[in-house]
Amino acid sequence: MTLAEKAYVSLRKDIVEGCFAPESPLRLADLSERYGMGFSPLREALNRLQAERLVTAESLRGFRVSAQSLAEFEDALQARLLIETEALRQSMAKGDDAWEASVVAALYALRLQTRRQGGDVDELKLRHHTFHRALLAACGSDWLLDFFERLYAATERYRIPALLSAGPQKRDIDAEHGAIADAVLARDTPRAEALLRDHYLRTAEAIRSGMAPA
Amino acid sequence: MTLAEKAYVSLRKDIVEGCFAPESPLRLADLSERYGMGFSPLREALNRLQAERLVTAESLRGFRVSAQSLAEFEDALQARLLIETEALRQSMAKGDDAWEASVVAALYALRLQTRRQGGDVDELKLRHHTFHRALLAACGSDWLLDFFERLYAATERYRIPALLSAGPQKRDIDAEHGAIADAVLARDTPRAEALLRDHYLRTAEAIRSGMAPA
DNA sequence: AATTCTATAATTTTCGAAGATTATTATTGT
DNA sequence: ACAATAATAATCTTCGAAAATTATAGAATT
Repeated sequence: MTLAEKAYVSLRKDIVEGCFAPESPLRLADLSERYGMGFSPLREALNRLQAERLVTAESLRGFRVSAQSLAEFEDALQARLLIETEALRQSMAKGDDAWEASVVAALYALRLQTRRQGGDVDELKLRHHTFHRALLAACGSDWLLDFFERLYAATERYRIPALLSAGPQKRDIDAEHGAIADAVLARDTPRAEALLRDHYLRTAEAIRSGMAPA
Repeated sequence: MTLAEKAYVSLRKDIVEGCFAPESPLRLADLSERYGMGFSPLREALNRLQAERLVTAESLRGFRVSAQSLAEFEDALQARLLIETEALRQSMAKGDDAWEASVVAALYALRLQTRRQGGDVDELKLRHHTFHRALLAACGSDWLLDFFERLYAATERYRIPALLSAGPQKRDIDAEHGAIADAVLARDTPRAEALLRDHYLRTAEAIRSGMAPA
């Protein structure tokens, strides 16, 4: 793996996880020290992230972490619902036994981690992402999966602060995931879509309530 | 405008227009001579284009123009229909007078160019793009517009070869655009969607028939 | 003749410095 | 004191060379 690739992975992770505040400048000298590499690989990574809308660039003024706002989040949420319901529909229409098995496996692994007290939160986020991608993986469309990844990263930035300041968890998220998986495996498309939709709308509600109206 | 931005614009244009064959390697020494700049700005542009899926990169083996295939095209087409019908619906629901005026203006400018004998084909492509974007511009979703731009570029690569080898034009494309604009301005959502859909499906048919099944 | 090994060449990737631009501070004048 | 200007510093951008890797060609071996 080249330095530019490492820079991309590290920067992306740190931005999505909120290590840098939104709109804060990403100065090359700082990044160079933080990640232990020269300017070139960092600039390449920043350019990739710019195309993904995680950072913004202004000519001769460098890069910044993209801004966050409630409007931006609502936009990403709506786009997610559009993309994911369609991808889920197609995935359920086309998925084979191996796909079903991967959904079961992802759900199982996710549950193990949610129930593990004091478990690694990074691992939990990874397994959550894996489960949601597994649901859509058989849709057969590279473009839809690409958009899913973009939107997942964009909304993850909002989800994480909400998770950390999570008050009394009124939701049984394991149960929600389980219900979605059940409907998916039963090939009950309308129910699966409705459950997935509810799942996201509830998360959105939690994020809205925990977010200052910017 | 920085050199890296110029490199991005030039490279993107040349790739979309097919100046480089699909899968052909994009060697830095060649590009450096072609565009008259050093490696750094070129690599930055290539990284951005990689994130847009117009080029692919392999560690330590450089960049290539993305491959083309019928399957890829069909995938992009389906994604386009999903994104654009939704964006059109919202645009028609939210668009104000200024938006309507911009649609009329874009259609007018497009017609002028299609009727101009021996006109600049670059200008025609630009106005075509402008018209289709104008239709969606009022949708209010940055994400949907972003996806539209991605998919437009991805499918443009297929459309251009088909246009050049255009046989007897059985279609009256001006009329198709006009009909779409009429339905849009009349706020007849179902009709507008159907017409836009037909418009793309006809273009797709033309491309399929002009393309070796890869 | 085919295969492995070696030497060479071509290419990508990275660094460090120079050039160019923007931001900040100091200075001057009113 | 305030505004405008100049000097300074900080930062981004670009280049050219060095380092690292991959591809190619030729020689040696089986």
